[in-house]
Amino acid sequence: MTSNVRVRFAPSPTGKLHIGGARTAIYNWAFARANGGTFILRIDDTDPTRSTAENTQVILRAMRWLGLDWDEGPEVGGDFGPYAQTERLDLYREAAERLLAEGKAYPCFCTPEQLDADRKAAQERKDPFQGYQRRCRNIPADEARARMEAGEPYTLRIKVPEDRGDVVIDDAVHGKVVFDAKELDDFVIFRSDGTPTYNFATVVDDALMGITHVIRGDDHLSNTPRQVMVYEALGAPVPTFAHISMILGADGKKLSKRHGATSVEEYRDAGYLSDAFVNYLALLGWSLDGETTVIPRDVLAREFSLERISKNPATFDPKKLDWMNAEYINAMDDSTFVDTILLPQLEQAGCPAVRASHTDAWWNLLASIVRPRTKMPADAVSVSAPVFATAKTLAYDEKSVNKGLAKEGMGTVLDAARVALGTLPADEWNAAAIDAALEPLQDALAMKKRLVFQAIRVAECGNMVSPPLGETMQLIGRDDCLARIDRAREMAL
RNA sequence: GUCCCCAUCGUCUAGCGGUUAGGACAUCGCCCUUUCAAGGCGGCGACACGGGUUCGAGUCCCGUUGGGGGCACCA
Repeated sequence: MTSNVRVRFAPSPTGKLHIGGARTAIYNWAFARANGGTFILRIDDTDPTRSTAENTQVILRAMRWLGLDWDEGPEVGGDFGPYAQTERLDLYREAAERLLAEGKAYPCFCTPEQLDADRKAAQERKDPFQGYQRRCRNIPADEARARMEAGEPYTLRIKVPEDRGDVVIDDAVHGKVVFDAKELDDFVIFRSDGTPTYNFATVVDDALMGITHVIRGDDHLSNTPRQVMVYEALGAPVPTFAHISMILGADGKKLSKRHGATSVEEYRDAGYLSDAFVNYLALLGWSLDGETTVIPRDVLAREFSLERISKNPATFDPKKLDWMNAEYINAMDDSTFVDTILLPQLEQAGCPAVRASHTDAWWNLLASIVRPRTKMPADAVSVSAPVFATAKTLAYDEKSVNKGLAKEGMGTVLDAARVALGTLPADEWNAAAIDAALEPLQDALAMKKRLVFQAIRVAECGNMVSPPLGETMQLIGRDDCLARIDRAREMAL
């Protein structure tokens, strides 16, 4: 199903892809997908001093990691290219020349100093309008041409119609927003160095690319009437705008470095799942029904709608992101968890274990006890550490030993456990049988169950905290379990 | 200075004139339990303030306060 909906995400490659940008990208992508439309990626690199090719690559990589596939744009092409603004300079020039020829734009010869002085003067006389004073608006055409040809530096300014009246933006999330055109100045559309300004280039691109819905940050709302002036001068249809609120840090201020990680790649590197990250970000300012929180990307791509975007600025909550991440991890089936979390993490941690070193059943059992204890992928390594250690290499936590093992009577516990477990034949070495063998010890020794198991736990896992003992011991294997008890016996009293 | 936006639990939100103001995260308690998780159950917790409109306002209007953004030859 295709429709005429065309949306774009147009990041500036002046840095990495930020959380806010990522959410804007997600909304654009989801809106396109939900409406059978086209999602376009465009690189807005009109600021050559701050844009780099490297940043562009970082952004593309982040987009791919987020799973936001674009239908037109860098690397995939499309019928409306090129998709980088620096490659579209001729298009902007053409558009500007047309506007100039039609009298909808005019050259301005004011120097920055002149402009500055005007602004100061406006401030001093408390003029409510402090924008451009339109000094060059009425220079006769032939005089203007002569000065241009004489090589006098000039910028091109848009001519805001005198009688334009109210500019009404019918925003998809804010409703009608009204601006008085009198507050708009004749802003610069082309700099004296021959490059277009953002407000001009963006509109030319959006018009040429047939963008139907502009979904972008709130910070552009005040610029929108200016852009509408350009659409109107160009004679192009004005798209539907949807201005989404910004993402704030915990202190209510705009999210920035001092709030911690702000770029998508930092979250990827920290181990967050793409699906969970997208889900969390989508929920930051949008809701499906106010109840559902786990919304897989396919549901998002089907159900996303502009009407359910919230107007409030949202505070980024890392805790909820963590919860979401754990939620996605916990929802994995055993083998998926093994393949996408456990094995990669083990490899990264330098653990020699590979898929082939154990049976599928063994891995699945391990997954079933490790997964609910895994909030972040890296946790899988520490949680399963006792399983991958041996009686020789197992590290004993000093505190745990002191508290659970090196106490009066614990030697007796280990001796009894050693005997009970020793009677279990190798082919009956499973969690249920191990638990059953250990169960009678508390009565036989007249000790608290808690203490009995604590001693065995420390002996087997080196720590008072571990996954369930029976399963863990099954995974460790009979011989090594017995060897661990022998080794621990020396530490017990 | 001026223009614009925003305002429901600590956080994300549902609500689109009549609700015991719902859900999620966080937090606290209980249950489960050999530890830690996971899971289950429950508690705490919000309509910024002041005026209107209306039989009735979280919901509509105005103002105040508080946040945020724009007003560049940045994007």
